[in-house]
Amino acid sequence: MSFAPVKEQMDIIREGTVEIIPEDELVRKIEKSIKENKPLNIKLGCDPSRPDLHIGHSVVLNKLRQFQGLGHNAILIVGDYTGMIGDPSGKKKTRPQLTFEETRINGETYFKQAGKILDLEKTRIVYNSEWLEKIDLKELINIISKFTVQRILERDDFTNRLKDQTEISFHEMLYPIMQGYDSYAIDSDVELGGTDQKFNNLVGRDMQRRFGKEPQVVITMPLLEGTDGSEKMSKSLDNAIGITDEPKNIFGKTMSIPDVLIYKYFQLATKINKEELAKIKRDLESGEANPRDVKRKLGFELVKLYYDEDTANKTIEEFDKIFIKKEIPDDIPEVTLKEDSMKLVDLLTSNNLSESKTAARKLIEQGAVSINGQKITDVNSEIEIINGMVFKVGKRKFLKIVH
RNA sequence: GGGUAGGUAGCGAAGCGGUCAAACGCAACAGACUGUAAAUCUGUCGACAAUUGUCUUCGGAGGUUCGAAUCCUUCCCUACCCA
Repeated sequence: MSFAPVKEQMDIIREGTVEIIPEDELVRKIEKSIKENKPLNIKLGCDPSRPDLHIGHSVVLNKLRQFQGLGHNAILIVGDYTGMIGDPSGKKKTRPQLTFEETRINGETYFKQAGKILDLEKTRIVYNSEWLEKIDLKELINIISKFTVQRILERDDFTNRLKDQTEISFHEMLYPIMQGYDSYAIDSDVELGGTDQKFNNLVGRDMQRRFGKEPQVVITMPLLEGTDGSEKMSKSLDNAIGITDEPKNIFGKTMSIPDVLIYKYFQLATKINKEELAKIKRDLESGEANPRDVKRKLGFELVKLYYDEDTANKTIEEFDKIFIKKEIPDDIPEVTLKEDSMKLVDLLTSNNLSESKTAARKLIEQGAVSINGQKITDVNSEIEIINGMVFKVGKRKFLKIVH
């Protein structure tokens, strides 16, 4: 196997990163790898407590994929052991502790999804219980003795929490250490992560050094804002575009991101090449292009990435049909009704077009309900059921009746 | 171990005996508009019934009262301070 020249590799690696710590060390590692014809170990830790991947996760996975493309070893570490203890970092709520089986199942789900981005054939997957569960107390003392409390408390989360006087559980301090130990255990050369992982990953670097190994380089990637445009993308904030979402949702959600995020999404979440990326930037900045059209292309690229080009084209067509031409889409749910007539309110609630009768009433009052394009505003309407009639509620809900 | 402040709808946060299904903000939903499921504006936002009605909600369980999210008792939980 032969590697691309250093400069070429570095150009690819640098794209979109926030920091490479330290960059010259990475250059040296790559030089060495070329000289010895030996790939680098690229580590990425994944959290098995949340197996549903979204576009935000894809940022780091895309980078890992680029490393794979350059011929290096991708190593995914599933934090099953850490997951079993239950990661309390984050906010106030302690996360539910996972059982060993759960972490395994989630791990599987994770890979299946990550496989849409990575070349799994060439990805080494390891569980950190493999080495962490073998550590006994004596060994643990040895490990933590290499670190000082001050060093661990440097982490922003901890500093802030000390300042705010929010509690810090003892084992939370162990987290960076365990993660760092992973780097040591697999001889990581480079560790990827979001900017929020910077501290942890730097501990990995320390860990290796303290145990006499060559320290890893830490590469941080930006965190992608969710569809709301302000918070970091996350499933629990309901602002995430999941990579297993249906095509129409991937596209639709993409169309709902604020215009200012368009470029960032292109840069971090798609695979388009540098030239095109530069063009998009120019178009957006000069005002040449209508942001809507650029966003439309973004949605197209994302659907294409996680499905295929055909699906992407169809998705766009459907979207136009519904939202621009305001027509009825091709593929809508159908339901068979036996009744000859029904109260509109009941019909909507019993077919999931509204959550309750009260809600159905409100929708009707607000003019959100139409049958075959005819707006219905009478709350007490009794509807005669006719085969093939199409109900529309709000902008997105459709239902076809079979009688 | 001692002390203090709290637990209110999806979240954040008011209310502190009746006019409270509970202000306000965010999210969500709908409508108008548009460049789109952007932005902006307007409306809705416990359930059931229906033109002023009923029922279930303010950490849990009891109690006081004609009447409680609001007062009392007790229990559970959370945060902070002192040790």
